[in-house]
Amino acid sequence: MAPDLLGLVLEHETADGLVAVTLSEVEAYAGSIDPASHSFRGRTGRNAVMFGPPGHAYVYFTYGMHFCANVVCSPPGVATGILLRAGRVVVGEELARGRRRFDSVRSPRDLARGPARLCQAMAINRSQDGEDLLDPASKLRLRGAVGDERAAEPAQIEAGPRVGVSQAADIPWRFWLAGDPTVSPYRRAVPRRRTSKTSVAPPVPE
DNA sequence: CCTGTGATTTTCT
DNA sequence: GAAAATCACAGGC
Repeated sequence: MAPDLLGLVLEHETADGLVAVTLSEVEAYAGSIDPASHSFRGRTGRNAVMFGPPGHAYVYFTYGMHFCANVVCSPPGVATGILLRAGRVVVGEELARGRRRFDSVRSPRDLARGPARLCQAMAINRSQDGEDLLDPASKLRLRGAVGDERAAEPAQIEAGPRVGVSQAADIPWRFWLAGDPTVSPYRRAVPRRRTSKTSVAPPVPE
């Protein structure tokens, strides 16, 4: 399932050219049984694609500035998604570098190291939401369909807790290629403090 | 290496 | 209104 995506190639063809990455890190989200999944509380306008057929892209916007991409991985009516967390750029490195907002990208390995970085490097946004990744005619597509010859040997795959989720944080549904430098560093979710402006806590008289 | 924190806006309660 | 499947940066080890 989720680990089968590791080693596959994701391509995005735009007017600027082609960027392709080899997937090195993914995370599974299990719909109605997973409190961390966007589809846990049912269908909404945002997550509608997850309830559709498998092999399509579910792209969402978060934290006020980032996009993240998933592959729908269940039959219509069941909403599971696999978050594409990281990859290694194998085609279009210069193009990918130019798309990154910050010029602090020091090495090629950082170009798509992290789900929002991956989308930035590949110019993925809400307009790719719902695109059929298994159709070779799509601009955004996966090369080597799931179920084809194994892309990565099972021995190369490691698993661990998911990154940045506040619910069900300890379920090991994150998978990556062992030793691959493009795998993102693990960070546990930290409880967000309110943005300093509207401080809710009045001074306690003492 | 690790930890904490500000940025910024869509989405849902 | 508040949270959010994140990132970049600063600072300590």
